[in-house]
Amino acid sequence: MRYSHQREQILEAVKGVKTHPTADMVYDSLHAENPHLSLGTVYRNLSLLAQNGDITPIYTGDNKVHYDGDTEPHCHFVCKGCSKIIDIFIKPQIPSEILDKEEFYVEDGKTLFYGHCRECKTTL
Amino acid sequence: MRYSHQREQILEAVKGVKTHPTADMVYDSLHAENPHLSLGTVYRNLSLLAQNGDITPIYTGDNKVHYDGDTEPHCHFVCKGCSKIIDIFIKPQIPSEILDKEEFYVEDGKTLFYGHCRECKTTL
DNA sequence: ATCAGTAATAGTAATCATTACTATTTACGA
DNA sequence: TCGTAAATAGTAATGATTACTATTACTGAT
Repeated sequence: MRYSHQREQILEAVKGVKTHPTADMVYDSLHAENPHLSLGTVYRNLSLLAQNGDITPIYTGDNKVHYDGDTEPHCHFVCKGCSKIIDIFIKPQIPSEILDKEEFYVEDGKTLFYGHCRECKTTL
Repeated sequence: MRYSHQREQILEAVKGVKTHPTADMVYDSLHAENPHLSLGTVYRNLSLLAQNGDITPIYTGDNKVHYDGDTEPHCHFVCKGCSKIIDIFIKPQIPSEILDKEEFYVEDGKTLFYGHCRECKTTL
């Protein structure tokens, strides 16, 4: 994979933030410093970076892929009110009984917790 | 919520199967017995049934919502090769240290394991 | 059992996230 | 510096899902 300034910017935009942004959030955040950046470039690079293990995709069910710049395995909390994603620095455990299975071979795991954040809980 | 024959059919189509179907899989499976069924009706009812707690949505990252007719909390395995979803009847655990947090209130959890199923492993 | 009112459906159009396409630009090894 | 292949910009296309509207069908009251 050849170096590109855009990919560098996109990687930094995800790594430099704790908000788990989507493609268009990354696009918006970079548009000021690079007005010619293309949305397609953002999508393609987020996908490449994820494949490469530099960032981690999160599928919350809001029909948009979010990315986490922290690739250390950990869980996430998703607020059903405001859709905010919060890191939970607990490593997802893979139960040993399923590691021994012949039916499938587990390589990694993702755990999401759903609920309401403090702000949304009080507004209920 | 008023009774409708279509909703009944759709619920049965999800509950009667272990394949975790998407909206258009449900649509296809019902089209023979009801040629006038509308895809929009399938989408609307799957969404309603999920809200109602009769079925559970699964977000694997394949850009389609899958549904599980078994609402007993359990994990899933997703094959990176063939995208098949397999039930793992282990209840996702919510660590007590995050139940005590003031920052957010966890209501439920979803755990997905990723890897390769036996068939896809051998074809690698 | 009929009727009125309202929720649900069918069929189609619109939306939104993402991917594909192509001409142009850029990284980088010879 | 040059040539080549990879990457980008800009735009068009795709695919899943939602919205819209006229028609149909539950259901509670007469």
